[in-house]
Amino acid sequence: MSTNSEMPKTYEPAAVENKWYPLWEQRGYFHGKPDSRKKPYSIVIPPPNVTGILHLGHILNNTLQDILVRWRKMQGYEVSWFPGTDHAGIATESKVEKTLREAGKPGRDELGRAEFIKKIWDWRAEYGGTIIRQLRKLGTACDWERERFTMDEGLSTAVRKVFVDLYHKGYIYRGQRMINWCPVAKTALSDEEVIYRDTDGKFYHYEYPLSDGSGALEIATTRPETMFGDTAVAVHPADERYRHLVGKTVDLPLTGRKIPIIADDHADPEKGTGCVKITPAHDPNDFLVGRRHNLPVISILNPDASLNAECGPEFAGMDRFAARKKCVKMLEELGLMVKIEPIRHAVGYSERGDVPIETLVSSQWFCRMKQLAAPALEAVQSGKITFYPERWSKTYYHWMENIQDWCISRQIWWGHRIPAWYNRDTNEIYVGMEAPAGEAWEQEQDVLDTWFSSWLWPFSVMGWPEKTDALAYFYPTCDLVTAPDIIFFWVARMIMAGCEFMGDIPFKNVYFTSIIRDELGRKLSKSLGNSPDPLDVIDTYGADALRFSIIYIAPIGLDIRYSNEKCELGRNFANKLWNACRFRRLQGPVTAGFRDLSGVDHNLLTPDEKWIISWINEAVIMTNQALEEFRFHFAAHEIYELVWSTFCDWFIETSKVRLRGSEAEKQQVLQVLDFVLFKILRLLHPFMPFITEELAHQLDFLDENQTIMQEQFPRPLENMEIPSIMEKDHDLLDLVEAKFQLVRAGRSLRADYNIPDGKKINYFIKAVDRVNADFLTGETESLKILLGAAAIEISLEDYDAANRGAAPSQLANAGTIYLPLRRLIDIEGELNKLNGQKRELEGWIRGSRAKLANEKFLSKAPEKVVSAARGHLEELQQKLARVELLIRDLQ
RNA sequence: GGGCGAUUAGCUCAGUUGGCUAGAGCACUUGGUUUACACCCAAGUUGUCGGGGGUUCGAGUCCCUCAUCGCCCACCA
Repeated sequence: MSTNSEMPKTYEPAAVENKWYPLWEQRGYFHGKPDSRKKPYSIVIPPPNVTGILHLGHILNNTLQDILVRWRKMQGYEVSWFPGTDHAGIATESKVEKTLREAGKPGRDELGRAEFIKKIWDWRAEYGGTIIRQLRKLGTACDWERERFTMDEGLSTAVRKVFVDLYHKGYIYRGQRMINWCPVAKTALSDEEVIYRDTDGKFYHYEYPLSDGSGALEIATTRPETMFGDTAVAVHPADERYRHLVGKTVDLPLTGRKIPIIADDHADPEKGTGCVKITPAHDPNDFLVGRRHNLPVISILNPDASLNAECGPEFAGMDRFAARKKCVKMLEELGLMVKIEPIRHAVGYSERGDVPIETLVSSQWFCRMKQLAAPALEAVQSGKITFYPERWSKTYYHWMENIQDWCISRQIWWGHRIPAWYNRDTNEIYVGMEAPAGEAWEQEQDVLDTWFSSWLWPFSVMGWPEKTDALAYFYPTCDLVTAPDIIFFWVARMIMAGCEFMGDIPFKNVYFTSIIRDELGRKLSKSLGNSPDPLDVIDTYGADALRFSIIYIAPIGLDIRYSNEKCELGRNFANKLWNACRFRRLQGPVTAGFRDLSGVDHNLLTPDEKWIISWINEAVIMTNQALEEFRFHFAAHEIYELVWSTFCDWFIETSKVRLRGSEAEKQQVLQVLDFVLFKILRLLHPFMPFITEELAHQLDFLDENQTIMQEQFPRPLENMEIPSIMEKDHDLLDLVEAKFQLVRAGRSLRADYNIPDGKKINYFIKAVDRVNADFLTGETESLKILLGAAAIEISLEDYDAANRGAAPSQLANAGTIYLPLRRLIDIEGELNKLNGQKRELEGWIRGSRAKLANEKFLSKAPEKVVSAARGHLEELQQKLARVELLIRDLQ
């Protein structure tokens, strides 16, 4: 793929990204198939809503999965990442309804069930692929041949089978229960779909007159309009104030009904007046009270939460909030209102409808969860499944230990229709995979909760209930990457379903991602306009830049504060890498040693070369380890530092000496550059797939028919591979580090004296000992290029200030570096600097001595720490002596 | 009411079993047309590690407590 044309100075992502993705896909690199010689690695994507468009949450989530997938693939696993979309019942139905309405076309009610569902399928055919296409822009290595949709035939079969099995096991039942009702979608919701928001409301205190005229009971409520459903007033059995009234009745205002005063523990004598109105049809507690006392259940609401005929002609059909105002007004007019207090309380909202939900009694289908939860709870407790970060397991335990029956029926049309049939003649219920024979049977109108198909995803995507090869090979999956807000909706339920239907957990690790917020810490939302379109970001900065930036800035287990500008980090990094490779290409063609350094006699490696190879090796170890532990952020920092600082700032700069040296020197350093660069590109590939593929080809590491995706991910060097490196020659590597430190000191001197970088200058270095002196002498050329020096004198002798004139200096571990100047130096400034250093050193020495004089420290601290402290003190004392010498020279 | 998390440089955040003088990016200052890169290079500036107490030879790190902010769960009328 390499061209003869020169690489541009600036990396241009768009062309590169558009070139590679189709090639990868066409060549089948993303496809995994059962292969007994390899270990399987599988992930299922959290299926995005088919109506969805890509947002930053998807970017983070799918980048993380892509990193894992590409990393494992390069490690030699047989990998499949199962992609797909979710039919998202309520969301999709309302989206299509809205689209039709806006187009002025007939909507749901006009079309009728069959036609409306057909419209949704049409819509899905046209727009449902949007998010999937967008994911490709990000570079995700999804196994597209295995893409599924939760309403596909196979997945629908799985849903029906699960429903039927659970029904016959007695887990699924139909019954009248208090449920959550969304007045917008006009359907039941599960408890998890209700969002509680603190809302400002009013607390109304008013009176119900006793029927015998002997007074009144004061009750309090935030929802006066529910009084039409009141069927009792409760007081506590032990409440002396009201004991004599139990059994009597009150006149329920606005209705003409008389309702009994009952004694029930539910009434709390401490709260308010101790009297509580009982509305069994619209309050979960009251429902229970009603059951205990056999109270009538009067439902007062229509499906859209307007009041119904039970409330009398004046209120029938009225909106619940208008009715509330009217009730209050009428109670006031009757003189029954005692007081109205402002109150801030939690109100349940419907996630989709964005309106307060109603609780009401309704016939719905439920799934008993207690038994299903037991093995799923155990799976996490025992460590068969691990959560990252671990603390989410607490949330999981708490929910699982208190799990409630799951309301699974929905009064919408888009979804898996419940496989139950009612016999018009006999009222029998039949539950089965197919409709029973005969005319009398009519199928249940309701569909299932969307999550009733999602919870089967890890095995339904693999073909279950068929016994497929994919299922045998890829189940259970390895890792799951998802946001913590669906831990109950999805994660917990998948674990339950896996244990129940597969007899095995669905995945081994769950990584919970951060939640992305804007710079101000606000949630991203369309209405706030603070939700950047990832495709715009990709256009501006490139997919690799977006991927890398978001991983780089993502704190572990915390929310991410994102802004587009932060993508500059990734863009700049990509450009840095690009230019490092560009530099390499300008030096000549690829060498033979790029995979294994085979063209080099390892014994001839220079200290710098050993140093960079050792750092690469360190980064390889750290990256692999970090990815094992899902510490993506750490891995990204590690590689960034390696590339930018270690490789570019130091190694490339120092390599220039040898690139301009003899042919043998040049060839050797080119081999090392190739070896290091090819490792860097592979190390970085899972994070930045496009640019690494492009560069591997630009540098001719790979030919046209090869891909970096199929290259081996770097492994730590083994002893035999490069013996001279693995001697663990720490002394040598320390000398190299000390050389670089000395360079920094020298540059600092130059800056202090405002000498332009281009001006060649001379340095004098007094080495601390012979080892350093000899080493530095061997490195003179390297020092010259790094310091921009014309000449460097390295000596074991003191600088001859008397004859050569005072010179500013800096201490480093390897020695003291002097910058002799032909002009006068700022003696006073130098003395100030040195005296400051002297005081500082003296302070540390005092502290260090005190520590070493502490017997407890000597006896209790580990030997390693004590000897380190001794060494440190020695070092400080040496430095102090050197500083004192410098001061004397200046005086 | 219960649980979880956060509080470290102007900003965003690292800091894994306690152990050399607490780090990075951005921002800022100064200098730079060194044939890879100005999306760059070099040199700098910036900290009572939220407050208080405790354990320890040693605490940003462990324990207690308080404060502030955020999230989740909970039937309170």
